[in-house]
Amino acid sequence: MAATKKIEDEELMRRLALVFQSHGYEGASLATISQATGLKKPSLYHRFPRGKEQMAEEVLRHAGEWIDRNLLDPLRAPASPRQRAELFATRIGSLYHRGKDSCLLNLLSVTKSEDNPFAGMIHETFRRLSRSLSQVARDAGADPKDARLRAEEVLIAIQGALVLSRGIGSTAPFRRMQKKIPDLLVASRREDR
Amino acid sequence: MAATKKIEDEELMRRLALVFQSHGYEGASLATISQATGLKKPSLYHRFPRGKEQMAEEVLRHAGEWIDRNLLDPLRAPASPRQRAELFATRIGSLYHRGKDSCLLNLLSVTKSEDNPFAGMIHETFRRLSRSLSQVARDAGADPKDARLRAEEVLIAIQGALVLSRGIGSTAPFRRMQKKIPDLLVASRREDR
DNA sequence: GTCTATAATATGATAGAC
DNA sequence: GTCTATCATATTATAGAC
Repeated sequence: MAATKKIEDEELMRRLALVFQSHGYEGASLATISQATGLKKPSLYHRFPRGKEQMAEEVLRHAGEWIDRNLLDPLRAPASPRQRAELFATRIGSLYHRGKDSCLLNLLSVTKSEDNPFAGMIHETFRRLSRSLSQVARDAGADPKDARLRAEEVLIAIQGALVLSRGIGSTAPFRRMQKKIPDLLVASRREDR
Repeated sequence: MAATKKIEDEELMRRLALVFQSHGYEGASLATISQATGLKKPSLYHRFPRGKEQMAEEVLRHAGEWIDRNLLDPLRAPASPRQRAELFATRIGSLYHRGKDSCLLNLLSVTKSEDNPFAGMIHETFRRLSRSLSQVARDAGADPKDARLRAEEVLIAIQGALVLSRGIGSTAPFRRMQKKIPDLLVASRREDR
C-alpha cells in the first residue's frame, strides 16, 4: 500500500512538473492541473493545502532531489573528470528530453507577484549545480576561479540552449550544446581566450 | 500633435514591454498593465482592440524594430568585424539593462494555450539575429557553417546569461558573458575545440 | 481618447457528502 | 482521498457618457 502510494506520488509530481514546464506558473490554472493529473480541485487541495504555490514548491523540491541524485552524485563519482562531465551531459539530455522540455528554474522564476516566491529555491538549486560542476573542473586542473567560471559557462549554455531551442522550435541548438559540455568544463584552453 | 502622439506611443510600448518582461504574458493582468501605463482598461482596448494578445504582439514588433535599428544595422556598419561585435555587445547590455531585465523572446514564448500565438514572431526575430551575427563571423574569416554555429553560441550565451542572472539574483553572469561576445563571434579557435 | 460602470467568464479556494 | 456543488474574487471585455 505504501509502495503504491509512493509510485502515485511520483507520477503526480511528474505530471505537475510537466504542466508548469509547459505553461509557466501563471499559465498553469487549477483547471489545467486538474486535467493533467486526473485529480479534481478538492483532491489537489487535500494533497496541497496551500494550493498552487505549494504545488510549485514541491515540484521544485522534487526536481532538486532528482538533480542531486542523477546529476550531482555522478559528478562526484570515482571516474575521470572528463568521464564525469560526459555522464553529466547525458543526464542533462534526459532531464530536458533532449531539448524538448523547458527548465522549471527558468519558468518558475516568472510570476505575477513582485517578489517571486520561488526565488530562494531556484537560487539554491543553481548554487548546488555550480558548486558540483566547478569541483569537476578543479579535479581536471583548473584553479578555483577558473573552475567557477567554467561551471557558470556550462549553466549558461544549458539555459540558453533551452531558450533558443524553444524559441526556434528545434532541438538542434540543445543537442549541439550538449556535445560541448565536457570541453567547456574540463578541456584546457588557450591563454588568450 | 502628431509628434506628441508619437512620443506617447513610444512611452506606452516601453512600459508595456516592461510589464511583460517582469511578469510574463499570463502574469501581466490588465489591472497591472493599466497601472503601469496609466491608461484605464477601456483606453487600452481603444488602442488595442484585440486586447492583451495584441498588446504583446505590438510589443514584440516594437522590440523587433529596436533590434533591427540598434543591433542589426550596426552589425552591417563599415567597421572591422571585431569592432562590430564589440558594438553589438555594448548594445546588448543596454537592451537588457546590463542583465537586470529579462528577454521578451523568452518570457513571451510561455503562455497558457497549447500553441503559442507569438511563436512565429519569436522564431523570426531569432532568425534575423542569427543571420546578421553569422555574417559578421563570415566577414572575420569563418566558413558559413562555423559562422552559423558561432551566431548560435552568441544567442545561447545571451539567453542563458539572462536566465542565470535572474535565477541567482545577480547580474555578474550577464556582465561576464557580455565581455566574451566578441571572441565568441570573431576570434580564431584551436582545431580541437 | 479617456473615463465610470458593468457584464461574462475564469480562477483560486472551500463546504460537505461519500 | 475523492468527489459534486458552490463561493468570492480576479480577469477579460464592453456599453455608453464625456
